[in-house]
Amino acid sequence: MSDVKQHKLMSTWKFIDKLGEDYDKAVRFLSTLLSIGVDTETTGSEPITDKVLLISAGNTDTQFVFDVAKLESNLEPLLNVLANPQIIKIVHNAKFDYKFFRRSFGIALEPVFDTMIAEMLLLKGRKLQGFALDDIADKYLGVKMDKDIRKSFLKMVYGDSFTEPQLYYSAMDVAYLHKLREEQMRFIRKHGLEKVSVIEMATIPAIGDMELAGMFIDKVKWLKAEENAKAAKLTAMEKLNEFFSPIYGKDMFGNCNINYNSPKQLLPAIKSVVGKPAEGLSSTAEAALKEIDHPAIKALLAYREKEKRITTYGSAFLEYINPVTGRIHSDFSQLYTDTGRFSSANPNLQNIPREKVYREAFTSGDPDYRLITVDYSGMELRILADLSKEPKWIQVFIDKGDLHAINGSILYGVPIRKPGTNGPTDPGENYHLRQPAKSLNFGIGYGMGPKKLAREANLPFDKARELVSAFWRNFPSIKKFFDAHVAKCMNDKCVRCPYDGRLRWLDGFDLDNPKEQARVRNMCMNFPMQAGNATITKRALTRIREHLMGKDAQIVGTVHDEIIVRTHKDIADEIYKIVVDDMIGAAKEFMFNVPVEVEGKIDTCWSK
DNA sequence: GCTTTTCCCGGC
DNA sequence: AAACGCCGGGAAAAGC
Repeated sequence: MSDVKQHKLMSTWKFIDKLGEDYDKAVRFLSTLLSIGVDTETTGSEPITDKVLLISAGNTDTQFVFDVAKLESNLEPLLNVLANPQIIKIVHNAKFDYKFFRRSFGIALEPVFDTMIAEMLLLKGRKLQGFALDDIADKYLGVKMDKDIRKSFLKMVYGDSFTEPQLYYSAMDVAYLHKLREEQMRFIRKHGLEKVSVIEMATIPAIGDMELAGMFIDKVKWLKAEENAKAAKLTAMEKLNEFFSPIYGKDMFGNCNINYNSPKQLLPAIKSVVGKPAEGLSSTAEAALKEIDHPAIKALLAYREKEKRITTYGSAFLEYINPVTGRIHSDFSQLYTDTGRFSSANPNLQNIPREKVYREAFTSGDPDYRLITVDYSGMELRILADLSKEPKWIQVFIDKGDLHAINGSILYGVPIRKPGTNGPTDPGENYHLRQPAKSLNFGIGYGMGPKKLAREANLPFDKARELVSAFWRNFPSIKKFFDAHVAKCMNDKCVRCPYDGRLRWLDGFDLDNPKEQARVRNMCMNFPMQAGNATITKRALTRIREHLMGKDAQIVGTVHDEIIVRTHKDIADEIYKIVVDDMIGAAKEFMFNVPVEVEGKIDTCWSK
């Protein structure tokens, strides 16, 4: 037993590498704790291929470091304690350890309190990095931790023996977790983040399971899409050459001397090819180019689309397939964004093209299995109706009406009806007015002004201005809600979602700058809808995971307001009902004024 | 030569 | 491109 003076605390730690009295005592001690600090040292960061070398567990006073290879088949007593749902596991970056415990030992490390997630929650809007354990140990406890030692494990293989410093620092990795949690909880309470904190912590195991499950991708279908994109790109390029080669010449391979991927080269080139209509062009972005009606521009936009398909969604994407599972395991971050939405990376599964061929390439991977895709319909607008209690909107949702058409008829003062509503010969009425109303409904929630609406809906500026003012006039509850909400945000220097208190700090903005002030105002208006939707989806994921336990079904993906579950075909109907009920149930935890609806499908592939 | 930033575009 | 919110990624350009 090594005694170490640590910041006025007497802390003892012990290395356990064999069966016997010490091991028994350690397990017995841990089993008496209400919360256990837990950490693992692993051979790398991949839970599917890397191995756990050490498990550290303990509290402020006492820590144990278990040698996994030495204990091997005798880990069960320890794992039983760690899997005990009555004991909270305090972990820094718990998703990482959760996945290793799940994959290597078959246990679910839950419930967890994650000191990294807690810190991110507290600092949303203030910073995006600096959440490592040594950062916060220094910040809250003034403890300097030596993190270089962690790298030394990466060179190791399973079964190697450890140095004294390696073991000591592994023990220290769990010694501060209880104190950190206490300190963070003081601030969580101070800022009213108790509720959202519980939601975030409970979501962690669901995300861990989801990442481990992964998504199967049909390589043949995917590559077929790439081949088509390559052919279309060539066609677009030939068309581009017709316009640009006469001016810029060709290289020895017959390609134009212009790099069509280079905005810097393109901007002046477009001006000389297109002439007058492109005179004031200041960017080659799609939004700017769309204003110009010219065959060269059409060819360029087609080229760009195909280039994107090939570079981002082409064969390189398949390199993410894990050789062991044959599936793609994206990294989902539940708290990187300022609004609480998930981000997804390596690869990003949240921006796969909507085009059918791309979604259809994601399959269940087995003829006996299905993918269930369910999404909330019109969720952000429902949240706005719920929060503002706007009676006209609420009535539309209760009646299952068409919000865009009905709002359109209110704003324009004329009826709007879809052709064919009253029988096959019904020509409809003013149906073209639905689109601008839809743009306005969506845009208003993040501060769209008349200028943008005019562009978006192809309206004269005066008409757009009229529409915007008609919106505020006709839906006064929404105006009242936003006005009060924005005023409070500006006063508090933070924005919150009323559902769970989720917070985004707004300090650090120059509010004397009108542009920046407008941006902050828009962020305030948009936040409750985005954050509310994110929270509801997280609750849905947590509920679904619980109800799928022990069944042949797993969550495999989520895209903001959408959840994808893989399951055996024989129980697909049953699982579908669980997913739908949990999604609606999750929304009902927060929304009391507006009914919620979901749309879903059971298919062999990811579908919309 | 390597890394960071900018521009652009895919999603909700 | 923007007086429209939130992301991640690829290629080019810029910076070191």
